Amino acid sequence: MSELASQTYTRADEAFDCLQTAIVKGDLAPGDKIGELDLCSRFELTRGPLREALGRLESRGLLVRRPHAGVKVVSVSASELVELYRIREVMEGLAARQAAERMTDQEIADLQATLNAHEAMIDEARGQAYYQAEGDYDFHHRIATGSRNTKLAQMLLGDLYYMVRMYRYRLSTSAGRPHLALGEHRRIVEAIAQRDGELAEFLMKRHINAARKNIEKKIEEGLLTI
Amino acid sequence: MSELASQTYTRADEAFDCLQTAIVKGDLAPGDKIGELDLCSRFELTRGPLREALGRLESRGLLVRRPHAGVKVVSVSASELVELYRIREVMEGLAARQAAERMTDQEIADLQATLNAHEAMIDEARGQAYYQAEGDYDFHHRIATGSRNTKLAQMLLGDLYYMVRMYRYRLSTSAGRPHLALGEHRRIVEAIAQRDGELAEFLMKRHINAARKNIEKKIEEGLLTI
DNA sequence: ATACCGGATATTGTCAACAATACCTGAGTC
DNA sequence: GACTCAGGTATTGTTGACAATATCCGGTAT
Repeated sequence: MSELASQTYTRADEAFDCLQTAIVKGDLAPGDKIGELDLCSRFELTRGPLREALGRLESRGLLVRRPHAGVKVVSVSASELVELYRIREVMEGLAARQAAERMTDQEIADLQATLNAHEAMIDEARGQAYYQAEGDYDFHHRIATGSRNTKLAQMLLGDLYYMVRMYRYRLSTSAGRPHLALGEHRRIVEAIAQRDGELAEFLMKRHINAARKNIEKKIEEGLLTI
Repeated sequence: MSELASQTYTRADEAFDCLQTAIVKGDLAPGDKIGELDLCSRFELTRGPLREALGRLESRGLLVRRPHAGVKVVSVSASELVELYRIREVMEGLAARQAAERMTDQEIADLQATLNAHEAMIDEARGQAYYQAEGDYDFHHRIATGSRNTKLAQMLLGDLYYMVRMYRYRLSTSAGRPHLALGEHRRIVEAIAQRDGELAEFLMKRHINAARKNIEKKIEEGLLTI
C-alpha cells in the first residue's frame, strides 16, 4: 500500500528526461528541425518511446511539432522570459501564502537550514554559481511542495521551472544578485515561520518582481536580445 | 509563410481529443484501470497513436500511469477543486490585468457583444444551462487569449480549464449564480475597456473568489463529498 | 530571369508481431 | 484458517517493417 514511486523506469521516461535536459541545457538548438532518427541514434533509443516522449514535451510547450514536417525546439525570446516571470510572481505568491498556512514545523526548520547553507556558500565567495544554479531552485522548490496544492506544485515544478531554466541557459542570463536574493529569501521564510500567509505572499511577489525588473534592465541595456 | 494551423489531423491528435473529452465528460470513470486494448476498440484506434495520446494526457495530469500496471483516470476530490480555484484566482487575475493593457479595441468590442448575447440568453430564462456551460467558458477564454501572454494562455486553456470542467462534471456542481456572474463579468469588461488593469485584476480575483466560496459552501452543506 | 508545377526522396505516421513484467490464482505451510 | 510463495496469464512496453505525406529539386512556361 505504500505510495512509493514505482522503481520501473521505462524507455519513454528515459527519453523524456534525456530530451528535457538536452533542451533545457541548450544542447538542442532552438528553431532547429531535428529528425527523429537523429534523436534515436543520439540517445540510443528506438522511435516508439521517442515519439511518446516527444508528445509529452510538446504538451509541455518545450517543442513544437508539425505533422510530417518534424519537430523543432521552441524559439525563445527575452520578452517571453519576462512574461514567464509575471506568471511566476502570482503563482509563487500563492504558493508562499499556502506554504505559510500548511508547512509543518519540521519543513520550515529544514527550509531555514537550507538558507543557512546557502549563506555559508555565498560567504565563501566561491558559491555564487552554486547559489544561482541550485540554491535558488531548491528554495522555490520547497515552497512549491510546501503549499500542499498538488496542481500548483505540478505546474510550477513540472512546467514553469523547466521553462525558466531553459530561458536562462539560452539567454545566458542569471539574476546576478545573490546577496540581495538571500536577504529576500530570509524574510519570506520568517513570514512563513510566523504563519503570516499574507506577508509571505507579498514578499514573494516582490522578490520575483525584483528579479523580473533586473532582467528587464538587462534587456534595455541591450545585453539580452530577441 | 502564414502561421495558419496545420490542417493535417493525425491519429494521435484524434486519440488525444477523444480521450480528453471522454475524461472531462466523465465517460471514463475515475480510479478505473482501463486497458489499452479496451480504449483501442472503443475509439477505433491502434495502440501506437493511443500510447502517444496517453503520454500527453498523463503529462497534463488527467490520468496516471504505472508501468506495466495500466492507466487510470485521476481520482478527484472536492478539496482539489477548491485548490484549482485558488490557482485560477491568481492566474486569471493576471490575465485580466494584461488583457486590459493589451487587448485591441476590436477584441474588447467583441467581448462586450458576447456579454450582451449572454444577457439575452439569461433573460429568456432558458439559457441558464447555456450560460453555465458555454458562456462562462467563452468569457474566460477570450480574456486568457487577450492577455497576449502565450504561456499564461497555454496553461489556462490547455490545462486548468479542462481540469475545472472535469471536476464540474464529476462532482456535478456548477456555479449556479448566472445573474450575479454576469454582473461581475460586466464590471470586469468595463475595467478592461477603461484600460484599468489594476481594477480588472481586482475584480477578476473577486469574481473567482466568489465562485470558490460558493463551492466551499456546498461542500459544507454536504452537497459535495470526498 | 523568374515563377509555377510535378515528381523523387527522405522523413514522419501507422501498424502488427515480439518481449518483458505486474497481477491473479492456486497450492503449500505455519 | 490465514499467510506465503510460485507459476501462469494477460496486459503493457518495445521493436521493426509498411504506408502516407511534406519538402526539395529540376523542368517548363511566361
